Amino acid sequence: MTGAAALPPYLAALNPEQLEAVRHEGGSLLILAGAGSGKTRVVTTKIAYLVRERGVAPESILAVTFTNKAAKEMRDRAAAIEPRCERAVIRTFHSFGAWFLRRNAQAFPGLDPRFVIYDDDDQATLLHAAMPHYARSECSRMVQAISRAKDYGLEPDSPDLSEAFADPELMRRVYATYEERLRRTGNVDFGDLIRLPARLLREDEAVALRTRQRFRVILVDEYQDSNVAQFELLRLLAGPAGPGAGGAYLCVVGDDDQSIYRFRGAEVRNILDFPSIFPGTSIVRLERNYRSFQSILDVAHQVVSRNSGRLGKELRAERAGGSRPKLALLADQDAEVEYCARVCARRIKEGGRLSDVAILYRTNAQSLSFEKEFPRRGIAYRVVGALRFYEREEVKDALAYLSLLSNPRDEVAFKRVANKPARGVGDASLEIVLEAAFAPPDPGAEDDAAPPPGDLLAASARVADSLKGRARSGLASFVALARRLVAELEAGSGSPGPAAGGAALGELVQVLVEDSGLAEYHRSQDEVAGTQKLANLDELVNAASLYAKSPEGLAEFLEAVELDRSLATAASGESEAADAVTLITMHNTKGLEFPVVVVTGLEQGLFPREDEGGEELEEQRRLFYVAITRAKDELHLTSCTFRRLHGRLFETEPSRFLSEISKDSIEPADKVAQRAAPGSPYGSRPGSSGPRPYGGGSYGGTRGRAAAAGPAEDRGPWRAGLGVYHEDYGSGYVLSVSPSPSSGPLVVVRFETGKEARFFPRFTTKLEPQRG
DNA sequence: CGACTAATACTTTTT
DNA sequence: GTATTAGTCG
Repeated sequence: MTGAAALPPYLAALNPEQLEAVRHEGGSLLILAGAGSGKTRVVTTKIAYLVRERGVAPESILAVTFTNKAAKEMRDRAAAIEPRCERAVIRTFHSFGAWFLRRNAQAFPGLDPRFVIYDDDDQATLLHAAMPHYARSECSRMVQAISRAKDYGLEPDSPDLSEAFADPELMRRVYATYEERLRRTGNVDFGDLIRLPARLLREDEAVALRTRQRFRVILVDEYQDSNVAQFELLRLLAGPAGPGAGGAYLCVVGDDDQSIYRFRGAEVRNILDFPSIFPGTSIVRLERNYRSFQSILDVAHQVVSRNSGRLGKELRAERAGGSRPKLALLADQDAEVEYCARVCARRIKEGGRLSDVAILYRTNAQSLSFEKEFPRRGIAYRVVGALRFYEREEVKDALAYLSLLSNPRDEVAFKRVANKPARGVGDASLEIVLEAAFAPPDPGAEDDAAPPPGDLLAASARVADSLKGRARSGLASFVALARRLVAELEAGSGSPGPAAGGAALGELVQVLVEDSGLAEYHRSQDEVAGTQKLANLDELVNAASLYAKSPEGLAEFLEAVELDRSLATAASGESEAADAVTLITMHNTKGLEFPVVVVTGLEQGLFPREDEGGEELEEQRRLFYVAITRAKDELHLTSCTFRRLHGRLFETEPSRFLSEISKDSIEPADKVAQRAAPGSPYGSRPGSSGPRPYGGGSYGGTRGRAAAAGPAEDRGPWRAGLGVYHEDYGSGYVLSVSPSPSSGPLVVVRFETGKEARFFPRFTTKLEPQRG
């Protein structure tokens, strides 16, 4: 019908599959978008196309993503094509849930429309308060299980709970207790942001109808990362499925090969089963890759095609050329650091920049060896996402003060700051306040004067006089401070905010930090420990300065902070422009790309962590796939024979993922074939690389399999009479060596000091054979 | 009540 | 090795 020549430029720029996806209408659409296939472009173009060409009202479009960054990018790019797209609702799943919940808060008894969102830490604190006989760490674990249950849309009374948890009765009890306690605070957790809106849509026909009338088009990005609860919410939002049934037009975009959040409840089945759950679904595959050389995609494909239950898809590179990825088999972490440094140096020599290079690892702890060594070599680096700003102690303290101002029922916040910095109010006093706040109303008392139940500030004021000594004065001063801040906040009610010349919330935060004593407390802590806590508090003041000094401004700020943890990274001094190598976990690289990528730590027990097959292994393979497909020009893989972990040294086997790559699609890195593990297809062990304490076996941690007594022990350097040096005890010599079945040799040492001690060299790095 | 020491754990983490 | 937390002592 319409000739290509008639297409407006923003559509003409698309390839045929992309165009098909953009113009599709009718039943549901599943876009299977491979890495680097222009997925974001398709989604944003589709939004613009609907508004501009199909007469769809932007307000009736709902687009959900998983990260704020993705939401922002989607909005900006759609609006760049068609400005009216600015009015579409483009949010993360959770931010949509919060938005929906605040407008319908009255439907949930006890829910405060100004609720704050509890994170894992707050959740654990809350549960610990409710069930103090469980250790705090136990509470963390249980709360995690509760969050998983919520991800799967399970309620405390769901029969399915029995299938999902080892001890369903315990789970049921804990979950119910937690829920009750959480409802009492008026706050929610992340799971509630999905679960509660879904419940309302299911149970309230009028709300469901109204919502479905509003959103006629629903788009979901990174659909492979959705969990069961999110799927349920989506289905309720869309309404009756199928053409002509009156439901919304549903378009989901994702890549089953990039599903890497199973451990948080993401359910690959959502994308795998989408076509059968929504009959009449069209599928469009985007398999043209605009990012990487084919040589890189070949490796990616070899790896991921071993997984079962894929929808099937093979990327083809649009960029011709490129050399084969390099495999570096290295002795240990030091060699790995050295190798990465050389990769950087070569990139620079070839006219590139440090920021072209990304070093990827599975666990955050692995960044340490790079962080230690790079400064010495003059290599600038930035670590992505390691210490999260808003989870730092001092920041959480200040935020807890703010939460309490916003919602005086916030038990977790209250407990956190009522005595911080120390003002003599101990746990006993806090319990008295809690008791008073939630005690059933005393029938004898004057009912009218009684404050609403659960107001912890009011309760504090009531009981302060009955306490004595420091507890009394401390609690009183805490209440006075909180009251003063609340008053100051309310004085700014309806204030236009800093953008319009009104007062900024930052002022209030500054006063809070100073007057609460947090500033003074951390000033001295900084001096002792050399930390940056005060600077972090300044940063928080800074971030708050964008919001109005009013109750509404505070609520907005808190929600922004809770739902967008990346907020502070942008605000803090770290400039994106700085030319530095990126150190990053593989998970954090999703959606990113780099000219040069080094995937490190390809060792059994580290990556993959476990090799027992099944979903877990497949997920790690997908993670490897994600890591590989970040590379545009150059890909390097490294694997170490020895790795230090938890302060111990382990001998490792090369990752099975390496054996899943055909030999001719990868080449050994220049003169670094130092790794040689027995039985490895990558060469045989060269001459001994010098004596050092080590033991055989895998990273097993404490309850790992008993490490097999490998040849490593037999060739160990330990023998009677050997001179040794110990980091703490100094020089000595070996008195005797005795074999042990599971822990490697036991060495008895006599030191110059006369001290005699026993060591399992496998478990210590402090003991070394004497040098020289 | 709070500061110290000892025990314990320790993937990944968009929200 | 490092961080956090539980428990003990003053």
